[in-house]
Amino acid sequence: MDKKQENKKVFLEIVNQLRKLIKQEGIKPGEKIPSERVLSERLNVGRSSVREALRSLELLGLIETRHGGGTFLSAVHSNQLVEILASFILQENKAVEDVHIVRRMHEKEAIRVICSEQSLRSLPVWESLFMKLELENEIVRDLLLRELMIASGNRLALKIWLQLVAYSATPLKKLSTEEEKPLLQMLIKALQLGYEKEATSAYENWMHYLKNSSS
Amino acid sequence: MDKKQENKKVFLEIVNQLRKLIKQEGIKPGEKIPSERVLSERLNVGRSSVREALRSLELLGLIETRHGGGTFLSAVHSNQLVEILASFILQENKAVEDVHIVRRMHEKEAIRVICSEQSLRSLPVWESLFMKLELENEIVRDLLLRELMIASGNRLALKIWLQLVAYSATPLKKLSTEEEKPLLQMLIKALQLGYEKEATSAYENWMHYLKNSSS
DNA sequence: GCTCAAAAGTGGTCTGACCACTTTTCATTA
DNA sequence: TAATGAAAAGTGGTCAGACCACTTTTGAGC
Repeated sequence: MDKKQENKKVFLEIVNQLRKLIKQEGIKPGEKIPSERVLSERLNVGRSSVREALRSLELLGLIETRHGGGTFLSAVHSNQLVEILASFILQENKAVEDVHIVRRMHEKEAIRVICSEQSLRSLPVWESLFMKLELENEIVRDLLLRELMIASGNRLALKIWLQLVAYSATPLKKLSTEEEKPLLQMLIKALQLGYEKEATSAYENWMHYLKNSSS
Repeated sequence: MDKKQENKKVFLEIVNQLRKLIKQEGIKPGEKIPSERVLSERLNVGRSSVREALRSLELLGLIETRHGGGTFLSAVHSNQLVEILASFILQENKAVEDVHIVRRMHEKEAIRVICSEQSLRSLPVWESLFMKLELENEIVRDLLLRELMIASGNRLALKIWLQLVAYSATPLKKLSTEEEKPLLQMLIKALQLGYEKEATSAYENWMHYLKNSSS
């Protein structure tokens, strides 16, 4: 009666059956799993259903398929992935503060990377932002952070950061004040000169200012 | 000729086509996407292929399907995160290096956080690890990193980190050597004393050693 | 024993069919 | 006219069969 609950998604049931079967047979990572036709017969389902389940597992990186060769348990990844993804989705309670922290961590690290590399420090975008800040009193704020993340050159970090931004409550939408401007200019200048310590310090001051001014 | 590279996984191509189509049509989360038969026709592929792609997306939580009703973009905003991670995991050959970099960034930040907080520095786990390292020559390596991430107290960072670990190539599976031990002890000691600079420095030396010793 | 072409095995894709369920349509009825 | 509800259309769920492309195994001929 209590197990009728999860009877909905059939192709998920096949995934479970598959996992069970793999455990029973003692199939180790890197080894071959039964062919689609065999699975279809053993599980009493159509081959297309088996394939739907297999493709899902493949997208998760749990199995590898070789055209004409067979299907193999992936050697690298463990199936912890699924649990992590799931728990990620189900959570979102007190995460707001954590998101901010991780976001700032990424931003600070980007600053460090840029400072440590001549070619990144001398990108024209910094001078451009500096100018824009001085002439028009535009909202350079978000733009600068974005450029920082892009310039640091790590695409994974950038993607994670973009997600964090999407999650952030971003209560910092006001126009730049006269007080904020010098903080930003200091950050950019330190960045261009490669003064890591000063840059990160300026960044922290900036963040501290934003935090206090929004309250 | 250069675009033949990614011609391998066709059902992944369908996933991309789908994403493109969703963007073109401006389909928002919660809204309905074209039926399987329509997609099959518009993308010039069989319905079963469309289904394989859809089931993958469903397993990732990106879409929801209602029997007889249709297929809908998932309304939960957190699913974008899943998409990013998933799409990243799949293609992107040179992603391995990025994963390592981001992973180390998280670890270094954890060290900084711990150093800056008395209560975290004095956790008994550090002394315990230090002892374990001296007596048994156990593989404290992964354990230490794990404890670092846990102790730093950011659950989001921890989950991201776990994710990264799962996808790290982790070629560092050898037993701890006599050379590695002092590096680790130095890190732990600096950590306990709150010497941030020394701790991060020890961490970087350690990572440098691991990198070189595995080749 | 070796070589290599044929056969068998396997994943990749498409088509058509049927079922179960939901949504829409629209003629009947109150 | 408005409400009802059964029929029709639309849609996902599943299966079976047929090819194709590719890999692995087999075994006949050398």
